[in-house]
Amino acid sequence: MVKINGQKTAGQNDTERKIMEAAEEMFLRNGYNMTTTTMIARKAGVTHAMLHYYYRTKEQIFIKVLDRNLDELLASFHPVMKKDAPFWETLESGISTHFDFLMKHPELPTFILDTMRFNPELLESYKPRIRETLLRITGFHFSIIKDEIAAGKIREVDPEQLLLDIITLNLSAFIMLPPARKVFTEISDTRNRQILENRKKEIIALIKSRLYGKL
Amino acid sequence: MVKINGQKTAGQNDTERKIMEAAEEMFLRNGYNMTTTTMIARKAGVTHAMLHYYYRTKEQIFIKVLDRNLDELLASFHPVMKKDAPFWETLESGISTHFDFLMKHPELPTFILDTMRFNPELLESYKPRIRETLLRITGFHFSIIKDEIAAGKIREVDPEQLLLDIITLNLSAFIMLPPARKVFTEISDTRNRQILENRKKEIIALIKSRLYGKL
DNA sequence: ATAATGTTTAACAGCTTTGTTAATACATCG
DNA sequence: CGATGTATTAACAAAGCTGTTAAACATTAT
Repeated sequence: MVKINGQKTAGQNDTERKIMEAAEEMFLRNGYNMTTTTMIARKAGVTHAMLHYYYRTKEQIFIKVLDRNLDELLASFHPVMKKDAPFWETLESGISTHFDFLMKHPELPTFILDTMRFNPELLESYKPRIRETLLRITGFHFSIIKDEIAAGKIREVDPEQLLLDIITLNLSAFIMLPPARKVFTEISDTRNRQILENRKKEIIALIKSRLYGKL
Repeated sequence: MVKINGQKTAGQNDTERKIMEAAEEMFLRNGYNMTTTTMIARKAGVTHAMLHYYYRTKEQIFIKVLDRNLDELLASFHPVMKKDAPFWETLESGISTHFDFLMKHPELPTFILDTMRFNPELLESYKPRIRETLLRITGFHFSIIKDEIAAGKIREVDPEQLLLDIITLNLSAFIMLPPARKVFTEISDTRNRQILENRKKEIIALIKSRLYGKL
């Protein structure tokens, strides 16, 4: 299938690439079960036999899509905080970076949530890697937060709850708001961007007062 | 089938009721598309022809399930705040009540989200009622919050953002955490309750410091 | 040119889905 | 009892799904 200089471009040929792109788009938007191989093929402009020719089964092409997104998936948990620079500045920029990342991959949270919910077996082989990443990150942040509490610099919060606050608030903007808007208010692209920016500011303000607000 | 005195039981007979119960359980857990009429019938212990006999189509039985849950659905937006009693006390109890309500109907948020996402047309007829409720509630809360800000009692927050904070935080605990636990950590029922209680406390603390914390 | 290899199509197989229907069992009531 | 309307079953039909296959077509190498 891979032709080097005759006709086809290096790597994948056109059909294979179009199928993968269509599959990625559909799976990300609708999840594994709600996407049919026929739909993917139609969107790619080929017969569905081609999908099976290149990727064998629906599950295998899904796994390939998962692979393509796994690094980003893990990155999505990642950069809530960085180094041992000033605590709040790095935390704030961490939340912001995380939110910005989600703005660039707005469908990723729902995609992962769907897969966890309906097809956890497809994540089985990734579990160790995900778990390991997660533990490393939480461990890292927990210790920094505890240090900061011990030094009396921030309020006494449960580090686990704080991370949950940040992550769920950020993800909510991408998991819950789009369907809600689908029912309640249709909205333009720029307006959407604006709303998300406001949301980001609010989330940061929320976390800041949780840590530094004196009651 | 089951007659009590040679008469049918008042209202629904046993089969009809069992089908409805099975349908409600399945639709709430898996949504419209991921539930098949055959699965419902099997769970109810009848042939799937009975489902069509009593409810005609899958869509019609789904609508009936939606009806049965609509009041609760609307209630789920409802009691974030009550009257003109002391502001924070009522807000706190409102958040708490809302959270407790969700604990009693933990599948409702995901159910509605699913329906908004994949079958918004099935919500079409409920839109006016939902919109009206929503507007009434937001209008009510906005004015109270604005009054409180004007009186200098709480920090200057965007009321819309504040309600989004509360609602998304509460819903997150039921939409995002269960699938996450499915993948990362299986957990007992009492432990789950404990986690949710902690989460509730954290959410309340978060909102409180947002409103009253001095930076 | 021709053989070998790779790509694409159309048709089909087997399964599952929603929904219908004809036949049958059943209860109730006159 | 027998007539009548209801409840139930099994079988079926049409459509869509995933996946396979044989044959046609294209490309490359010999």
